[in-house]
Amino acid sequence: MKHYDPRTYTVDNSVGYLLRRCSSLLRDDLEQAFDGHGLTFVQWVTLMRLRDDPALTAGDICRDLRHDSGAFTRVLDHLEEHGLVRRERSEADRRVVLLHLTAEGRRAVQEMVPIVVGRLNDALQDLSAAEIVTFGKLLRRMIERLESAAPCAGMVRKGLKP
Amino acid sequence: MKHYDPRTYTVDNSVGYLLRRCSSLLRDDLEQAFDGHGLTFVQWVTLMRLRDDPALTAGDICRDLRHDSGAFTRVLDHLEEHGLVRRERSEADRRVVLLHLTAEGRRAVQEMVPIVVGRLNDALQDLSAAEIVTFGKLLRRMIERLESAAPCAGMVRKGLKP
DNA sequence: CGGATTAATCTGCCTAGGCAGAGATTGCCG
DNA sequence: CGGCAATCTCTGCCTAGGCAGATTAATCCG
Repeated sequence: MKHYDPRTYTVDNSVGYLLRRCSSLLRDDLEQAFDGHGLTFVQWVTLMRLRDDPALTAGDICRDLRHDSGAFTRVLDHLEEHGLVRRERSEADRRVVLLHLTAEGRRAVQEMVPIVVGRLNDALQDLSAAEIVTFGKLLRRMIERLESAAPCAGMVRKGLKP
Repeated sequence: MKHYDPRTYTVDNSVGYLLRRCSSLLRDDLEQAFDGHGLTFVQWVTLMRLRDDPALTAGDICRDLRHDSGAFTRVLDHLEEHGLVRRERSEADRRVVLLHLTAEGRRAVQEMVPIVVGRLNDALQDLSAAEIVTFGKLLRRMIERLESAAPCAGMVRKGLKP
């Protein structure tokens, strides 16, 4: 099914452009909410991931958040330094570092949840519940397609142009 | 209308997370398409904007692409250096720099259109035409909401945490 | 007209993210 | 058992993006 035609394609009518704009606006909006709470967006999502699924590894979260593994090491350094996360070598596979939320980490992440949820609800205010469900389904289907096409599900290293 | 509840909110069920993931996957996919064509994604979108609307200013494009004005100066430096774009002081308002595609710039952008459109169509393959239209409408409504809430429509400078 | 305010772009500096490669560990297979 | 490839994390280095302030130009208003 060929939806877009090269002869009529413009930036304005592109779902790609809309996706980029929407996610960027939302991120900026959320990022504002973190001002004065001592967390960045990436730090917070990392803590959320660990809250919902304890004992994940650094690699798991990296793939999940589509974050560079090198950069992520430094995110973890910062979180550990501030006592929000504990690193622990896995006994089963000593290459792996298992991550755990500390009590303080759990407190920090929970403190932000209502704020983030509030902002998200605001952003979705003009959509009905049914529309939000549809929205999620469409996103999921597009994601699934992109992931199956991607060589290695998010661990590709991107080459930058000069 | 409160869709998400702080007590049941998880990363997985969040439209925010899906948006981020989807737009990031799509961008990586497109970025790959530019390999070997001497353009980055941002450079290409800039050229597209100029193709569809000649004589825009740097500020216009910045706001439109949600790009930092400082960083954008350097993008333009690069494009001008390679002869794809021409800067021209406006006579009406000499603070303003009007941007124009050169013939070479037009060629470069047009060369990429079919490739990008192909990738985008691939990514949307599992959605029907009607669904893609719906998708676009939902995105637009969310964007509109976020823009009306934002203090200054994309020109806010974000404070970063240490 | 003149001073103050606003607007648009550009420069300097810093940080987060991205890539390559090192180091350590495991799993595979002859 | 031994070597080789694969996996996972981390370090070093570089670049794009982000912020602040400087510069130039226009506009407002007395």
